[in-house]
Amino acid sequence: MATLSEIAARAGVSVSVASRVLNGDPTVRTRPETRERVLQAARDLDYSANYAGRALRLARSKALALVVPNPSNPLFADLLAGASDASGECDYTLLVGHSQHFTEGSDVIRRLVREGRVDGFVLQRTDDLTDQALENLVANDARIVLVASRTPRRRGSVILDDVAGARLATEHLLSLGHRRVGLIGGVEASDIARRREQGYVVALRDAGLRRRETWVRRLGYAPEVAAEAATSIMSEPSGPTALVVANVNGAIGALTALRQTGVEVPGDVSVVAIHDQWMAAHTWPPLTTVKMAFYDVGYRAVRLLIDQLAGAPADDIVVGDPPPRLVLRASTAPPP
Amino acid sequence: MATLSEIAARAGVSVSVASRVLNGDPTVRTRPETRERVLQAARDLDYSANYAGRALRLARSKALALVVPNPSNPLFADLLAGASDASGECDYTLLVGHSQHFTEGSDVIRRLVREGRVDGFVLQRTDDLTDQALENLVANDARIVLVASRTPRRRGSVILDDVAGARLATEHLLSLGHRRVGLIGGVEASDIARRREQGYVVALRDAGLRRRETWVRRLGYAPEVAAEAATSIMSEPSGPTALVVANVNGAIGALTALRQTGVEVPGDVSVVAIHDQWMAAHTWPPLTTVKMAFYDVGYRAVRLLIDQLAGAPADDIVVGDPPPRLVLRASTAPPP
DNA sequence: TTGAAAGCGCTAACAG
DNA sequence: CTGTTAGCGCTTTCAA
Repeated sequence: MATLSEIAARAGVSVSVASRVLNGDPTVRTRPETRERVLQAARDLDYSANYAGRALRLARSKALALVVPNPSNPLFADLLAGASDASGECDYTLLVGHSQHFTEGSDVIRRLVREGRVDGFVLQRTDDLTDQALENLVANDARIVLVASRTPRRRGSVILDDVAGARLATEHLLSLGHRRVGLIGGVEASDIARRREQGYVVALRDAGLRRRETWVRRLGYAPEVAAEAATSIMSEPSGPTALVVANVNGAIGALTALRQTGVEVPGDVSVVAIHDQWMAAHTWPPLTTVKMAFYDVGYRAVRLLIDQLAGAPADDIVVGDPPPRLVLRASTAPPP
Repeated sequence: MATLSEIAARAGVSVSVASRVLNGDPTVRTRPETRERVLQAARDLDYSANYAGRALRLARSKALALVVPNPSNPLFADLLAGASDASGECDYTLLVGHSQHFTEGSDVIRRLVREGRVDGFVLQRTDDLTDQALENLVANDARIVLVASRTPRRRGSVILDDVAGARLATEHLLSLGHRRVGLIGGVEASDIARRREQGYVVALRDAGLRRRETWVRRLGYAPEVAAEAATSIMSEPSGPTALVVANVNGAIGALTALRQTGVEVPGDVSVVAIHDQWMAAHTWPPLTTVKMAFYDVGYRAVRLLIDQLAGAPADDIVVGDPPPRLVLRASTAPPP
């Protein structure tokens, strides 16, 4: 691995000139031929700047971490792609982290930043990461942007227009003629879950309807949990004819539970989910969803983080463009 | 962020003593009280060793990259967990990389190692990464271990017992009474796909049967592609009564295609897939699979890589323990 | 237009 | 048992 001084020697210049040329330092004025000699030497020796040397000198690593509860969730494919593209454009390296158990996870995170391996984080909170734990992280000098989650003390976040998404899902059901629409939502503690419920409520209200507590469950997004919620709602004496499920993975679980309990979809009950992923086309029936622009969340979160590293103030963004889009498949139909 | 010299000053010792105590250098012999003073100072100042300084000095980063075609594939959850556990145990940081387009991807990889950001890679080849491209990577000083893929010039790999897995899947079908068993396999260029086909052939042979080319497709693991293969096989004049699908994601696609063409599973045809993932329990019918120990692949790959970094010779491992295990769900039944 | 030199934080060889 | 010191590769101020 060639070093800078080898390049300099080969080009017959000092290391400082070599450094400035290779970094495209705009304030430097070198003779074109000197410049060319340096460039040529770098090419000849296939030079890459040593990362540790640079990081040590500059006291920043030019690396960012994207930390999500479970990177193998297909939903994150888009988020990752967006974050990755943005990082690349800004010449940052993106590391993907994971934190099954967040209490332990946060320590890994803390280390990552304290040791200087990364300059900042894009983090998706899990519902069990308390505001306090988050504050501790931030207090620890961590530059951080939250995605698909927020904290009361706003300090950088990018979320989707969950209200619009849930509203669109609900309106779709309403337009099909449903009047008894239930909600399988996220946990109450979640800001995002509350926003989705709000969209649901707004759509109902605009149709002259009201939320009915017996048709609402707030247990979370895990497939098994949503499955339980679906079974429970449908066993109500007079249950809904349609269900908004606040997350596509939950909806997949719900579909299975409904079938197992002999409830036909969409014959007996229609189901629409928020968020889209490839599996939704392979459930039975294929699942109608509201696709949200997760790519853009990843992209903008990284840009925001980099801006903040450069001194910009923390900002809280709601990505409303492109807007949520209905992906019509076969799990919704007019009421029986 | 406290530095080593701050710790040393606070403890009233030199940096070298502080360094050695903090690193648990076994050759150092310090007075217990000196030692304790250093430890206390580190606690007081909440010290973490700066990563760049250490990496520069030691010329290694103590970081590893796990690079897979698409980290959001649920199949990789186990692989990641295993790799992550092994890294943690050895005090390495694990970075997850991704490479949608490998030709570009390999450049990212090259940079990662050339810049010294990571000491080595655990890499899953995509089928379109040529042996030559791989050699280039390795030639570039990259310490690398392949997972779920290999290269003719063996230089470190960990794979599953694909032969046993495919054999188990096929035998399950055979034991149900099927005599006409087809295969939806991977692409021919893939070593792993060949091994799975071999398991299939061995099981057939042991039952006195022979592979029949009209019942075999070798198009790859993508859901759409396997879907096409399924439709095509079942439209053969006298088609099989059972199908081994060499990958669970492909099987999910196949199930959808079969249903769309009016083929009943398992009524008309049984389906068993290799590998397991949560979604398999949520297809219709729930998919019978052969679960393979992907966790162990991740775990052993990282250990192997770390051993190699320490000078051990490259090794090629087949993980046969725990053995493949049949997960019986509802997509298989006796032939019609 | 170019070069010399300091120093980022750390480890380890060597000296006391 | 502990301290001094060189130097990893890089950027940048300052001087020429």
